[in-house]
Amino acid sequence: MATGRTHRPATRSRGIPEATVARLPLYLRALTGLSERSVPTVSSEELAAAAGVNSAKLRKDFSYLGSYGTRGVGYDVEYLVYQISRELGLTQDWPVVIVGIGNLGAALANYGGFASRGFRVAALIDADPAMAGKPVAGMPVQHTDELEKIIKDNGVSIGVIATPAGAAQQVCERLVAAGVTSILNFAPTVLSVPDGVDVRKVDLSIELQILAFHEQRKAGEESAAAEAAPLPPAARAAGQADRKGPDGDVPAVMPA
Amino acid sequence: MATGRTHRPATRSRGIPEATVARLPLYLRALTGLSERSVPTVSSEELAAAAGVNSAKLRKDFSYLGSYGTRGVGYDVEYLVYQISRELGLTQDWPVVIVGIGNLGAALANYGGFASRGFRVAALIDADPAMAGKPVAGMPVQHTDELEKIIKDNGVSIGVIATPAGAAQQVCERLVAAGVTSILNFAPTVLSVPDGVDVRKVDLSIELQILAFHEQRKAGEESAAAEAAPLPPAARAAGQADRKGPDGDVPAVMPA
DNA sequence: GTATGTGAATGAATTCACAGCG
DNA sequence: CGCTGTGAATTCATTCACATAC
Repeated sequence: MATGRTHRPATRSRGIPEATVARLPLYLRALTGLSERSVPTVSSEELAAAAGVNSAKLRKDFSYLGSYGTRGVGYDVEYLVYQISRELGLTQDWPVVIVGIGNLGAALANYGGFASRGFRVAALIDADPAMAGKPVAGMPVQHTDELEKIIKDNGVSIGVIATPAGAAQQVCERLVAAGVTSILNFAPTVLSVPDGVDVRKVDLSIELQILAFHEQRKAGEESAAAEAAPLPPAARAAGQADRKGPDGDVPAVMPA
Repeated sequence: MATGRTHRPATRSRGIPEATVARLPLYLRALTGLSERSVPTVSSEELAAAAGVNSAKLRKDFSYLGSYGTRGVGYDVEYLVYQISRELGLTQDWPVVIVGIGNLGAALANYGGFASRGFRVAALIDADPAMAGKPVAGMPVQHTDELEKIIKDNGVSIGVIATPAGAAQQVCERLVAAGVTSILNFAPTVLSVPDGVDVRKVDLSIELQILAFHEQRKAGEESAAAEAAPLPPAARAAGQADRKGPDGDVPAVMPA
């Protein structure tokens, strides 16, 4: 996804596919659950079900990490938890800063899952001077002026941006200049960053739009003939009509 | 991702690839920006830059929607905005309920981007009786008991789950039973749903873990001599199953 | 007998590169 | 010409199916 390109293929990289990396946290969570219930071993089948993927995929994923299972038996839960944690870099501590302490930023600061696994909120930063000093999630908000100092003093390499869209790029640049190399962006903007910096984005409205797309298709599905046509003027029903020229039916909304 | 099984492989479906659908909202946002600045047309190159993708991909994406551009010129901004909106189903109104009005749920309720584009928060629902009636984002929180009635009265087909993990599956089942067919899940759990229901998940801690993975790799990249990884604290039992390594040689970050 | 690990087969997404249209 | 639209080539991901090891 938004993973920065340009990682040398030259060096014998571990070569774990990105899609696999994205699933490791899922496996880890499922395993943690089993671990808490003191389950000693799992089969790929069981673990896959718990993680919501299919077992072939899971086995293939694990095969990139090494041979951590036992044929005829399954995987040792504790051992796998450790191996995946290590692979993900969760055996070390990652100080994180959250920039933009509005509704969302505050919610993130309060989010428990944050601290749980290797991540520690090192600071909350906001541009509003009125916020400075106010405690959020038991931690005083600091002013943006301190950003560079905070990053350096705490050795922060991961930053979370929860500012309004307009401020995001600028905040991003300051974070990067101060040494942050991974950014989780909640602002609805495309961030541009130099090579070597990873950006991942979380965007509510994008997710909703994707759902709406599928939802719409469901609605038009059964009633292919039935006129369940949406409201818009250009009600070319979501059927099988293959579009070609826009010339035919021009929506009212359009400037011809 | 968590998109439910394919519907109708038989019929000549519109066949827009999932990856393309996931990018349409991005294009739409970029286009909206241009539209506000009254830019009349864009080339694939410019638009791609604004959306953070490459131009070949963008053109291919658009080709699934139809031929909406003009060779030698580019795309008409307003026209494209309309076409993509329609494709995504945003020309209609989608009532949405948010279940679980804690920190996150409240933040989501207050999130502006929600209402902006076709989505309307129809109700906020929480299981805590103490919350009932309290206004959040200018709207009274309703009790879970009302869930079914709310869904039906408002014709809600999209639900947002922002409850604690433990409650998510149960809430999900009630939503689905009441008629919801698309779910956006913020709870850190795998939801199981019947066929025909789409689930998308947004998970902060997964995103952070993916960043940590890359971050770790960056750190170990130049200096192969990091620190010696300790043996698993609880790696009893499976002692013999020592990893044989993906490629048989020594992994970069590992103790030699 | 049972469940892993993995080549081989299939399928999806991206990128290339250029024909064709305005 | 310039820029779209798209087959063809390529890369990436998933699934199959079975030899392999316990």
